[in-house]
Amino acid sequence: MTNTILFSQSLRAWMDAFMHRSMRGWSHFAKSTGLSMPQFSILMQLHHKGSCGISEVSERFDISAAAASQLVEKLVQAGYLDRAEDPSDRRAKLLTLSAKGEELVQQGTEERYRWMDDLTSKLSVEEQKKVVEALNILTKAAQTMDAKK
Amino acid sequence: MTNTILFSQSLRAWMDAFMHRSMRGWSHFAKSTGLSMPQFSILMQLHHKGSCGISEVSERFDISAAAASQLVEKLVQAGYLDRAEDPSDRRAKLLTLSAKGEELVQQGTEERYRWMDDLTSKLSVEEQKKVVEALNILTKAAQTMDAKK
DNA sequence: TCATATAGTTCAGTCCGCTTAACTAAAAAG
DNA sequence: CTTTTTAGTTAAGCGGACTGAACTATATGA
Repeated sequence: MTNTILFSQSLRAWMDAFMHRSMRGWSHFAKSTGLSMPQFSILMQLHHKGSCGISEVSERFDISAAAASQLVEKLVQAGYLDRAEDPSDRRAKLLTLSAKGEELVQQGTEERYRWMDDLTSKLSVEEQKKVVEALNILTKAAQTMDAKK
Repeated sequence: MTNTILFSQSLRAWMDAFMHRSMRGWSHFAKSTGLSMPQFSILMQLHHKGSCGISEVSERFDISAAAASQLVEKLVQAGYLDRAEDPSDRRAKLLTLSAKGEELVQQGTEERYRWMDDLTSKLSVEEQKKVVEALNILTKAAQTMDAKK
């Protein structure tokens, strides 16, 4: 078996284990806040990719502009999002996470990743070192791929 | 900064990058099959955890037994699930993925993890070795945690 | 300047997931 | 053997996400 195939297998095995835990924590948290998954997803997107307009939300989630507008409206009403006029194009809106929105995303991240702290405690210092090195390699490679796209 | 904190940060940075990609691929694939996310999630659960009854689905997803029954009904109608009587308890049903269901899950997994193959190609052989070792450490630790729970 | 394209909103209507409540059937408990 | 608990189904109804269509307002281009 070649190294590359071995690599792929290890990566997938880990992803499977991770996905399971993370997904459950994620939807559970969204539910506990009273937000729907689509609503929560929009907050996450905004957190990761920064401000954008309605049309970009519509593209990112592959929904109509009408749907995006309606979802955003609810998030604005709930105080998680600020919707301002884009100074460079008065038709467009600039959506940004409010402080309340940022806090929510932060909280959700904590919730979702809490089990990783438990996992950390199961590893020896030496194991942790190896893992850190490897994850940094992966993260960097992922970023390179994103940039090139 | 202690090693443990460093570890946690690396893990989270990687998870963030990973979650983004994986989630999008996942919901995109579910949509393309005509299945809703809840429906697709049930197939995934069944694939990972094996056969179970309605009540277990209801517990796993934190929904009422009625909701579980209705979702399962649709999946049975669509041919993704087999619903048989449990021989050891004639009240209960045994839900199992059909061949069609297995194939779908397989396909979805491929779809979701395709980008990882691209990622693989960005790494040197030496880097891949390091990553494999680290991921195996993590996967094993995660399994240990699952077992103890 | 007039025509067309783009950003977003609003509305009516559909579909889906979910819940509660009422029900059937089988198992467990007394 | 009767009572109670458990597994699942069905039906009515609510609420949210989504779409297409009609509309306003701004930008772009001939």
